[in-house]
Amino acid sequence: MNKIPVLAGTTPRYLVVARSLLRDIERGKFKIGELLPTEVELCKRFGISRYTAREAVRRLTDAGMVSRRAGVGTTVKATTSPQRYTASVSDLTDLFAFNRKARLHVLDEGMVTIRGNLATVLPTAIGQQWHRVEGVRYISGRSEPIVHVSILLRPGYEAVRDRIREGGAMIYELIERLYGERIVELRQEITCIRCPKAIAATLGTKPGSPALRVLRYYFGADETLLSLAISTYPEDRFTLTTRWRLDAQAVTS
Amino acid sequence: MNKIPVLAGTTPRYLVVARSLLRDIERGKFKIGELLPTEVELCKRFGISRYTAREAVRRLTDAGMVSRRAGVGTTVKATTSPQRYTASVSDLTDLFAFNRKARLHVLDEGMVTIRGNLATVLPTAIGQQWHRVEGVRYISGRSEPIVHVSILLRPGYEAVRDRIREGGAMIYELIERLYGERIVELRQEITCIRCPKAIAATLGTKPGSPALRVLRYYFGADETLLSLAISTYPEDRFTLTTRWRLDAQAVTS
DNA sequence: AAGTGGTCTAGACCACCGA
DNA sequence: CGGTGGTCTAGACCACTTA
Repeated sequence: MNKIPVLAGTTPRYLVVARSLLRDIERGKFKIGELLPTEVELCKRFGISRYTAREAVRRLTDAGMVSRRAGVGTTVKATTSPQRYTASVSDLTDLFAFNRKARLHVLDEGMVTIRGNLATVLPTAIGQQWHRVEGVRYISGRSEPIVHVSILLRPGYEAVRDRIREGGAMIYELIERLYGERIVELRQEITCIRCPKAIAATLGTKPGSPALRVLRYYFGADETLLSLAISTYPEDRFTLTTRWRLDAQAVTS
Repeated sequence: MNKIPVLAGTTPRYLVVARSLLRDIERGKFKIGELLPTEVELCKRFGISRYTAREAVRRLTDAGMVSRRAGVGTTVKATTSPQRYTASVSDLTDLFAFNRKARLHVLDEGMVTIRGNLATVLPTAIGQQWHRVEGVRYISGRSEPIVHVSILLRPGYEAVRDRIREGGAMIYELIERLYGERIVELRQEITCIRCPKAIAATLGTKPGSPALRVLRYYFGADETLLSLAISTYPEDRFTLTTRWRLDAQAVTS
C-alpha cells in the first residue's frame, strides 16, 4: 500500500496526489490523448477517498491539462500547464488611448458602397452598402482633436448612426444597447501611415506626416462582423499602452 | 423548510443554490464587503449537505464575485460577474509582427549611461550604466529588415548581451534561460514617430518617414525592470494584430 | 451490463480568526 | 472560546459511454 500519512506536513493530500499526477504527465508516463487512472483507481492507489481524488484531478482540470467525461474517463490534453501572457480590459474604451469622456464631433455621414480602398479592409463586404460616419474626437483640455475616426456599420444598424451625434457613447456600446448584440470579439490592427490630406485637414496636421492607423473590427455572436472603425492618430498626441501579465496557472497550490 | 426536491429537472442542486445567491447579490441583498450566509446556514436554509453548499459557493468564488477566509466567512467582492475582454498569447513572440525565425543582425553594442532621451523612457534608471545592443531583424524572403531594435539590459546581464549574436533567440528568452528570471509582465507602448536619420539608414528608408515606435518593458518578479526594447518599424512592413475576446465568466453553468 | 465521472449525504477533524 | 471555511471519509444514486 502507498498510503499517504494524514496531513503530510501541512500539505493537503489532494495536492500531494495532484503533484504526483502532474509529474507523471510531465515525464511522459501519460501522453496526450491517453487516459489518467480512474477515480476509483486513485482511491486505491493512494489510500484516499473519492472526494480527495476528485479534488486532485480538479486541479489539473482547472489548469486545462485534462478533460473529463462521464462514461469515458480523464483524458490528457496538455503535458504542461499552459503558460500564457494575457492582457485584459473591463471596458473596450481602455484600448483607445483616451477616456470615455472624449467627445465625438461628426463631420459627415451617409451610405457607402464597399469597393476600392474599403474593399481591401472589408473584403467580406464587397459590393454591400454600409453606413459610414466620419468625425474627430476631442479630449478635455485640448483644442486639437486627438483622433480622426471613420466608422463603418453593417446594413441594418441605422439607429446606431442616428444616435452617434448625441454624445460621448462609443459605437460598440450603442450596438449593444440598441440591438442587444454583444460584442464578443475585437480584432485590432495597428500600422503606420502618412496622414492623408483630407484627414490631416481635420486634425490640423500636415499631409504626409506620420500617423497611426488603427483598424478595429467588431464581431458579434457567430463571428458576424458588425462594425469597422478606422482611426487615425497623429504623431505625438497619444500612446497606446498594453500590459501583458503571465498567468500563474499553478496546478499545485 | 425550503427543501429543494431531489434533482429539480436535471439541474444540480448546487447550481440552484448558486443562482439563488447570485440573484441575491445582484439585487443588492448582499452588498460589497458584506458576508454571505455561512455554509452551515446554507445547509439549513436549503436543506442540503455541506458538500452541495460548498460547491454552490465555489461557483461564485471561481467567478471572482466572493472571497472566502477561514474564521471570517464569505465576503462579497463584486455584485456582477466581471465582464472582461482579454487577449492572450502563449508566447510573447506573437506580439512582434514577425515569427521567431527572424534573424537579429547586431550592428553595435556596449554600455550606455541612462540620461538624455533615454532618461525619458527609463526614468527609474537615470545615471545607471546599462547594456545596449542595437540591430535589425530580417525575416525570411525579404531583403530589407523589418525592424530596428535597440535593446537595453539592466546591469548584471552581460551573458544575455554576449549570447544575442548567436541566433534567433529573443532577448526575454535568454534572460529566462540564462538567469532563471521569469518575465512576469510586459508593458508595451506604441506611438508613431518620424524615423530618425541613423535608424532610417539601417532600415533603408528615408529619414523622417513614418515609423512605428514600440517600447517594450520587461519586468521580472517584484516588478523589477529587466530590459527595455525599443523597436522601430518602418511603414508598410508590418501590422500589429491583437484579438480581444469577451470571457464568458458564467457563474451558473 | 459494467464502469466512468457527476452529484449528494452525513458525518468528522483541523487551522484560522475574532471576541 | 466558538464559529468560520478547509480538508477528508465512507458511503450512495445517477447519467453517460462503451462494449
